[in-house]
Amino acid sequence: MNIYDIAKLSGVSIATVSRVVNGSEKVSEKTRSKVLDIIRQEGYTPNVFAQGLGIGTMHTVGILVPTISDQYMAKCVSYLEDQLTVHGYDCILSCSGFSIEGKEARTQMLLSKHIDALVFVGSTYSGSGESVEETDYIREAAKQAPVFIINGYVKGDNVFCRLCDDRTAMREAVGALLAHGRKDILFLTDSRSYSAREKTAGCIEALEGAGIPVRDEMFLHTENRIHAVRDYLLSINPVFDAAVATDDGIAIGAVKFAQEKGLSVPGDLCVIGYNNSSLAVACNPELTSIDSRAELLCRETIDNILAILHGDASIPACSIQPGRLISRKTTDF
Amino acid sequence: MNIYDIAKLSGVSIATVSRVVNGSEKVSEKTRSKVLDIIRQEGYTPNVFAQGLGIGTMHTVGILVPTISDQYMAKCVSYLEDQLTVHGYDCILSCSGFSIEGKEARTQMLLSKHIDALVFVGSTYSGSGESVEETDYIREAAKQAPVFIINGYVKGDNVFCRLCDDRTAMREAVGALLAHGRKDILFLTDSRSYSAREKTAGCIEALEGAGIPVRDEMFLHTENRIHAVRDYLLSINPVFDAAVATDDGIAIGAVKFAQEKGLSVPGDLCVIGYNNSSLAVACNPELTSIDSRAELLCRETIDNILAILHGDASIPACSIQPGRLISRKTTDF
DNA sequence: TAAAGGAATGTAAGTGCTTACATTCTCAGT
DNA sequence: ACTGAGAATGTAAGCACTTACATTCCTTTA
Repeated sequence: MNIYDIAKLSGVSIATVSRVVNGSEKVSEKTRSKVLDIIRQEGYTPNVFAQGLGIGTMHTVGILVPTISDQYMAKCVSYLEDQLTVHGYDCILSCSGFSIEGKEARTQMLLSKHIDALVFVGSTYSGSGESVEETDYIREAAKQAPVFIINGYVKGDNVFCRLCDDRTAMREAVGALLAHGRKDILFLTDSRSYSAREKTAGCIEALEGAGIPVRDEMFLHTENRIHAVRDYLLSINPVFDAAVATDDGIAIGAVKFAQEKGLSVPGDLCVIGYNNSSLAVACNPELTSIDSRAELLCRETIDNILAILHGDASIPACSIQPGRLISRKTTDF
Repeated sequence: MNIYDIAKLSGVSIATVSRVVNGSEKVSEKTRSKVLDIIRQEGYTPNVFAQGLGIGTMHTVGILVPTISDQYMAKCVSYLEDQLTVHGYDCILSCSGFSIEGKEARTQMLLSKHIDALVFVGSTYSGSGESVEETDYIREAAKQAPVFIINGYVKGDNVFCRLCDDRTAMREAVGALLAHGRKDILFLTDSRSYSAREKTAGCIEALEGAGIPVRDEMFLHTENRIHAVRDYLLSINPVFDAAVATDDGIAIGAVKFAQEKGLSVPGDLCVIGYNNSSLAVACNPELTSIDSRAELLCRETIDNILAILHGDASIPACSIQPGRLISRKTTDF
């Protein structure tokens, strides 16, 4: 069942059928309804390949994410997918893993599908210095389609970053801990992403602002699995009265460590997580966490994608939203 | 940069270039390497639309999921995506929501992309009776591409179901609670999916097996949000000494309820969740949960998809894997 | 050294659509 | 009734591939 069949059955030319299908104005009402009837009756769907061949696009946006088994990423993908669909775009999702090679390969795959835009979620960065060249593939990709990065930073033409101000959020969180009398802060992360670096920087700023010497032992690198974090802490047995983590899962590991050691939370140990996921509220005591505004960033991204695909060129290369501390029971403020 | 350019540059015909690109045997080594050099040098990638137009497929499988903000679904999608990519298939993901209309629309969208196979994850069912007609769209889809359903049941040609034996798992779990002296079981669910029905049936079987009268109040329908469940239970204040839920999030809501009421878990109240997600281990006390074998079902599905796409027709329409109770701290066994 | 036969390569006909341009229709204005 | 303009429709040329079939090129082998 192709456009020729429909044309024949409705007694018009394929051009007219095409016009009807694409909602062109230049068709008489009578013809339109006749063709539409036949189309419905025969259950005809245009062949996307042929359409794509003709016009070079498929009304599709690619979403590239390191993993979807992460609440933050899942939330973003979910929102992006939903809204893009509402606006008539289809999504191709790809989970790249965290390696550069994986990301490059998946980026290629997505580009080969002639997507109209490409969205990276998280974990991508080109900070100052050593890692810039690792993001060249993103600048390459941006030559073929506008690239949006949610919670990552890459500089380049046609590359748009939508960020949460993790540095400030973390500075303020650590500042609050210090202001409430905590002395030994432990910073826990599982990542070397742009966002993790910003958080680290924020923590250091707060420490320095309070005149506290910054020591290496205060910064721990772990997996993002609750029990792995707990066991790691048990094994090194650090002395600390407050912990901040770059993700809720890690923070809960610290809570579990405290419980294992018989420390009270938040009495002996304050804990602050990040991303305000459902884990935070599953935990007991419920976890104070920084909301990194996934939905807000995604909403902005969607608006921008639609604008740029509709020919609006005035999209800011970068925008930053403030994070938000959600106080629960693992802090005394 | 298209196949004609490459042909011209390498001094051969487009047919030969096509053969090289597709790894056909019928090309001399010399020609092959020459063409390959040019292709690499020019950075040529075949146009997927033109390829698709010619051969009618794009080496893509569609994945349809109600939502990805659910750990079970996310785990499945993650695994499917990863393995399919390893085997050279691309994935198109779509989140349909839970409504029939949403699912139908997304199914159409995916089919229009000429996918080689379609995978539904969860929430889909055609049980005995009233809901069969609602799955007609799946049988329609199966005429165009093999359909796999993970944790859902639909009968039809070219429809393959990969299930966890939720009924037995739930019967055994409730049986264990009864065997350990619990008398007032509360069953909590947020869904009317095939799998939720099976779990309900299993619970009823256990109750009947123990000669306990089955009362309506034992079966509660709630949202799947921890606080919503807790608040709901607080509002109706039911009397029970054990709860089983169709998802961990719901079960944790029951734990929170107990804590709010000053009940000890598992002393006064045993709780069993479902899906063994990371929430179970974030919870305190950690949640006993039934592992519904997402990865196993997905692995099987992948094997079957590959087999069927390679022409192997001997795929069983249905297969069932046993669930697995993971004992933690919300039960006394 | 020529004929045969298989390997390598080329030719051209699809594949289903979009769209610029050409043609035909319709009807208001004369 | 006749023009002419604008609306409606049709024609045909891409778009970038795959592949059946035709052709050419080597080897063998007698």
